[in-house]
Amino acid sequence: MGNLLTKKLEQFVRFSPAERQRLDQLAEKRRKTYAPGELIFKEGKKAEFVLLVVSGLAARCKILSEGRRQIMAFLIPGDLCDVEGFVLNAMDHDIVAVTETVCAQLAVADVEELLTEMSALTRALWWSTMTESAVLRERIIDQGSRDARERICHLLYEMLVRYRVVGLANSHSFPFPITQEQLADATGMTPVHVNRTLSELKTEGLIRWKDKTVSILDVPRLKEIAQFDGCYLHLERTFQGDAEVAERAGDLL
Amino acid sequence: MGNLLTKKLEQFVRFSPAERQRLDQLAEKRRKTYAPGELIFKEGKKAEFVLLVVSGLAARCKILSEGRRQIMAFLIPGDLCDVEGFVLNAMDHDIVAVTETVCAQLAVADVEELLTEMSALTRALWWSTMTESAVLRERIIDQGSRDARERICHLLYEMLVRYRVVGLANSHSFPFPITQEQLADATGMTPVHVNRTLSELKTEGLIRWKDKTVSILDVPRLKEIAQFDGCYLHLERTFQGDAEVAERAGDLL
DNA sequence: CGTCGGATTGAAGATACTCAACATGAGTGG
DNA sequence: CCACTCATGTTGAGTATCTTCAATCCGACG
Repeated sequence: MGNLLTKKLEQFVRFSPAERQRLDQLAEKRRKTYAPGELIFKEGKKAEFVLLVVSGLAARCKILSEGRRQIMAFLIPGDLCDVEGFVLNAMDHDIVAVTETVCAQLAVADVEELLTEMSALTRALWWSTMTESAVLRERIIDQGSRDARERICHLLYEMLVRYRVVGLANSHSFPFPITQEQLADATGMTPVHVNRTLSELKTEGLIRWKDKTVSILDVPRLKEIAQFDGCYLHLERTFQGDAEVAERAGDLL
Repeated sequence: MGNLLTKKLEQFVRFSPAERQRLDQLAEKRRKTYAPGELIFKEGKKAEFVLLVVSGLAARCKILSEGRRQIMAFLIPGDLCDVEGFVLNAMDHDIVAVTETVCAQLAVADVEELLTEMSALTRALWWSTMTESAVLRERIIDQGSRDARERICHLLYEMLVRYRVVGLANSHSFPFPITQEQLADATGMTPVHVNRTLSELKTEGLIRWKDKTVSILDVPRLKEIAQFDGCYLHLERTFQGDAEVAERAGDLL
């Protein structure tokens, strides 16, 4: 029988015998055992290889201020740990072993081969979906570990950055044509409580929300309240080139 | 200048002039305008083509029971709507226009070309990351729209299914060697409240948690409490073949 | 036998929810 | 042009879920 990854992937794709064999062999490589609590991957690090969980249990998690911690996903045997750390430039969260966990290290060359097989376009699309996942994880942190204030501030700050990236926001304001009810649906709160929290932020002079447009009156403070750390958006360019984009959003990160 | 998608993707990948042109042209195709509130994609549907948001604002969301609704992400110009609906067999959530939204329909042939360029392996990996995203979205729903009971039940049920898929669980129990504190970190609750909720579930005879192993004593009822709908795990096979896997987890979905 | 991580329980308090009334403002039809 | 309606936003009061803090218990392990 093949490994558990093959088993899982075959849920969806039918492999040719050759492909199947290739995939099975992928994980026949070096293995490493991690002790409970040990870091498998650290935030900020670029993954040098791809790891497959063979046995045990691991978790994607992020350490927040004041010792709070958010586990965003559990990784069980058959799961890949760090595709995003390999495709992107750095992990935006930690991966820790919950119990003793054995991982197989997929051969770098094999995975490289996979990546070079793709066109730049495919790779870019992959980057896009991975970044989207990172945004989803941030939303989990919002709703799991941040209170109403922080949650709304974080979402607003993120939207500011995202609008800046595509050139649709100036330094401190962007179009956000949603109702408070929709904001409530997005933040997992009731419309009433969104309203109260918003008017708090308004009377504090932090934001203005008029004509479907959000203006951040004190960008640094908003960032601070949101405890915003932009690396999960993966906007740092790896290559030199026009600094146009960095100009557009760089100072916000 | 190119379109906003190109602009966004160039954050990360440097395109050759040819690739850049190809990508720019991708979105020069038919456009469609959606009215506020209109469904752009419906849960359960397979996407026939890929849509790019050109202007306006859209949202990924899921309608839950009792009129509750969870918005999991906002889509702004430059974002792709439905890569997962294209790569996977069906969307696991809706995409609705928040305001009037214009989308460009990427030419099917072009995108098909992209997909056929990939090896089955690459495609399988893509499936894997997309499914992972879907799990993340479900966690957002957990923490945004479900109370402590439902949240824990949903996570447990999901773990049961996932363990079944890789053949590490029998019909109603699976290894889950985590502490209540870790469960708290994963569900966004305090350890104390996790404990109380768990003991409730235990005394009701719904679950048993002993020796790092969870046993579901009343699987259908757990599923009901969790309001579990397994399509987000994308386990339905599209092709005929050994029904081995369906056997392993199919009855749970 | 003592220690330590984890589980359990109690009591008090806070954040966020529910229900419900009321305000505002844009759009519609008389 | 005004009255009406409907969606959205605002405010108040009572309540509940969940948190915080703290004590206690339990089982594994040296």
